[in-house]
Amino acid sequence: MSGSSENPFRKVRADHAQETAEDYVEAVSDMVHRIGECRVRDLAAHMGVSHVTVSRIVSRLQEEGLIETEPYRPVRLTPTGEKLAAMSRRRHEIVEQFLLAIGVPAEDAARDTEGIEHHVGESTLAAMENFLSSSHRPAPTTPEAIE
Amino acid sequence: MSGSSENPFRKVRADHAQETAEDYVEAVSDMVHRIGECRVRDLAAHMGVSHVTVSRIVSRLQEEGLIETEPYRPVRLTPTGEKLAAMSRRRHEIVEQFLLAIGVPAEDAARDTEGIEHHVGESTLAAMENFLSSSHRPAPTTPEAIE
DNA sequence: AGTGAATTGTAGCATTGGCTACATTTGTGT
DNA sequence: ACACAAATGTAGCCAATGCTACAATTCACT
Ligand SMILES: [Mn+2]
Ligand SMILES: [Mn+2]
Ligand SMILES: [Mn+2]
Ligand SMILES: [Mn+2]
Repeated sequence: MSGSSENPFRKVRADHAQETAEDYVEAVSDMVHRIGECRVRDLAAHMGVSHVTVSRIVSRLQEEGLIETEPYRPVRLTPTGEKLAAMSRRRHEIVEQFLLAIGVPAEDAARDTEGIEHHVGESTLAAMENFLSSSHRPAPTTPEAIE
Repeated sequence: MSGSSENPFRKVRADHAQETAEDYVEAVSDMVHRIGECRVRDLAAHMGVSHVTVSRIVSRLQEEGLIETEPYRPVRLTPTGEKLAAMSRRRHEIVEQFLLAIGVPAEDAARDTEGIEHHVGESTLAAMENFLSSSHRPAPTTPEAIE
């Protein structure tokens, strides 16, 4: 009842079908918050694809109710898109911090996170969060040092 | 010079382009070792797709030199395919053991590993291996206990 | 206002990997 | 041997996502 399917490969394919949406809304959200707006060309540069690919994907995401835009205008997120972006960003950050915490170099952690994040389920995310909060303080802090 | 590209998303797409090959040769290798041969129907059941999809993918992997087969006959691996299978299985096992080690329930670990494995680079794999060998002994062992 | 560069959209093509329906081959069992 | 069931292949469809080439629009600057 929790996974989308009994077969692991079906789940992976379902994750991949969601992947583009997650990366795009996360990128739109970040750009809007950082530079005020998000243009097709910004997304193309960010994703490393042509503007044509972005344009078509934006259309699809608009049909799916995640994005709003008019021709030749910037791209914005719908409330639904914002929610997906918030979820994606949170998961992305947890995964990346986790990889850093186990000693993966920053550049490699950033790279691997971009793919790994979409396959991290609830249980795995919880395990990563738990690991992070456990190994949060290096050594000097003890429970008694709070007060 | 280590990653396939500067842009993380390009790397993810490159990983996805390799993903089918890795999962299929790993499956072929396992089946050959377990039940003596690997048929198209076995792969179809394992991957959760129709035999048609398997048949086309097997053709492509044969053109790529990973698989050998004749019409209506079982599927075998070429030496190149065996090497890729060995690499994939090793990485798969490390990732899965790692998820189990950080407390992910077995079923979820198996599921998430199927997707995550393809995005785990050298550094991340090394960090996971290191974590596994470090946290190998539950608690009683301390550095001084070696001698 | 007009012009030219930048941006975005459209047309058309390729690849991958899903599918159903149907054809062919294999092989089992009588 | 033959007939039928299982396995595999083929034809033809679809969706997603990559691309180049070209058309349309916007925008900044004179
Ligand atoms: Mn992300
Ligand atoms: Mn991503
Ligand atoms: Mn896999
Ligand atoms: Mn993936």
